[in-house]
Amino acid sequence: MHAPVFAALGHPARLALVARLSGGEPSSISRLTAGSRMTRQAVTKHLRVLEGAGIVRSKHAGREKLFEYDAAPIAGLRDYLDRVSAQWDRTLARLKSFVEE
Amino acid sequence: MHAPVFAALGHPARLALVARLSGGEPSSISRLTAGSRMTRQAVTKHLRVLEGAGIVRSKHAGREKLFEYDAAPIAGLRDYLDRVSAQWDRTLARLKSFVEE
DNA sequence: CTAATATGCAACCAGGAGGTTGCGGAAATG
DNA sequence: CATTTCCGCAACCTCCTGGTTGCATATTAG
Repeated sequence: MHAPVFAALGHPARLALVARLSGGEPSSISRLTAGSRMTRQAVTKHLRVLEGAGIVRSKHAGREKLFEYDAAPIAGLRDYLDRVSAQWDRTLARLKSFVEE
Repeated sequence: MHAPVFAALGHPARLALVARLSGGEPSSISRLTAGSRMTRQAVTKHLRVLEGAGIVRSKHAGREKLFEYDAAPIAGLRDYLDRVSAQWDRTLARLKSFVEE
């Protein structure tokens, strides 16, 4: 269920894009390309991957395409990782009590 | 920094392996293969990816190779996602106060 | 209108991901 | 010792990823 979102975050360039968009206003493609060592097309492809995972939405504004952050998928990831950690804590407790028997 | 860990979780088969290993005892490759619709070699490859990301450790026990969960990388991911969410919350608050001015 | 800017689309490419099969070796079983 | 079980290595295949380049289109600026 969550694998596509994880995969979308599994690239440093996309992680950097998420960091920028989650900490600022919606931004256009060329603005996101400036300061990156990639081509505009490469940035576009990464943004499409992020949009496919729902992490980012896009809207048109004149000749620009603005991308903005959507917090929901990453919130879902946090919940999932919390559940994994909680399950692991229970596993540890169970193994410990088993050793102590 | 965290991108390789995200990438390692970006495949349903590996997510399922993590779920199994975080909720039970260390398990061997053939045990993890049973109940999966994959070949043993495919499972081995996925386990290697997880081990490369540090999510899983392996130790030999006779002719078996046991894999066990390591909680540290996923805990690091949780912290990272918490920071992203907190940054987003601050961004929202800042935009809201800007609109209200 | 012309020029500059922002984007999209398509082709192309190298390399890696995911998966299978076949074979060989080490360890437990009988 | 013979057999089964568990595993590693290597070759091979297909498809996707990440990236570039070139060209076409829409929008804004002068």
